[in-house]
Amino acid sequence: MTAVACCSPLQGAPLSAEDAQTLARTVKALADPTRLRLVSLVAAHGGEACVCDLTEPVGLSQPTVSHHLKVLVDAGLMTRDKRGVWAYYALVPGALADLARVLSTP
Amino acid sequence: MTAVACCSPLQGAPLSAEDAQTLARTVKALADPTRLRLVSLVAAHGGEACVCDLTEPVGLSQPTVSHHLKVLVDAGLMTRDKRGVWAYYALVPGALADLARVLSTP
DNA sequence: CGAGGGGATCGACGGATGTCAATGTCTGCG
DNA sequence: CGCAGACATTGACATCCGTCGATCCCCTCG
Repeated sequence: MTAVACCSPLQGAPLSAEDAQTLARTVKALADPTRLRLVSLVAAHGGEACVCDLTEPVGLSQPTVSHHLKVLVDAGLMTRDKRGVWAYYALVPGALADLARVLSTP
Repeated sequence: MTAVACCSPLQGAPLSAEDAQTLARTVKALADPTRLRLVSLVAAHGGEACVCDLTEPVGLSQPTVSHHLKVLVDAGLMTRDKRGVWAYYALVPGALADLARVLSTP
């Protein structure tokens, strides 16, 4: 639901239990090979793709793909835009970069 | 066991099923609030800590902490160095940065 | 050598998770 | 209106995962 926890250095001060849980929820959304492929496919598809574009490349059923996309949307990593019959999924612009910055603060 | 898959852009070309599985194994190691706290605690402890330093802050049993640390070591994110009676865990220098770079290639 | 302590491993259990088939919902078209 | 297609939701099932108590290993010190 919420975007990436954009204020936790991870290195530096120890994470509180709450911050750890929040950050883990985002990381968990990416901790699945299918969801990583979906992110990669959407990015390579011009930043936007509908479910019908993704079902065949990942080789899973349509409900399963739909479920994974929902997980990514709930984690704040993707957006869903329903236009007509199709639902277009797109990456949230800074989300992955924010997460990356939280993981490795130099 | 192996370090972070340091050659997958994630954005750009679509991930293969094998690359996705490899990357997911690393991300999965961080997809737990306890393990995120352990990484954070070790980093804040001067980059090195023994199990006895970590058990009390996370509030879990010693076997559980030991299990989580093993997961992090197996993922290539930490190293284990047994000196005398104590086992010192430390972050692998570039591991988190490598992972962050894979997640958000500009 | 025997005792003590730090840590790893084992076995078990409950909850979370990925997957699919079946079904429901909504949109556009004839 | 009625049908077909694109997605979402539900229910069920198998599996994985985090956690703990009990136990085992190994090092150090009397």
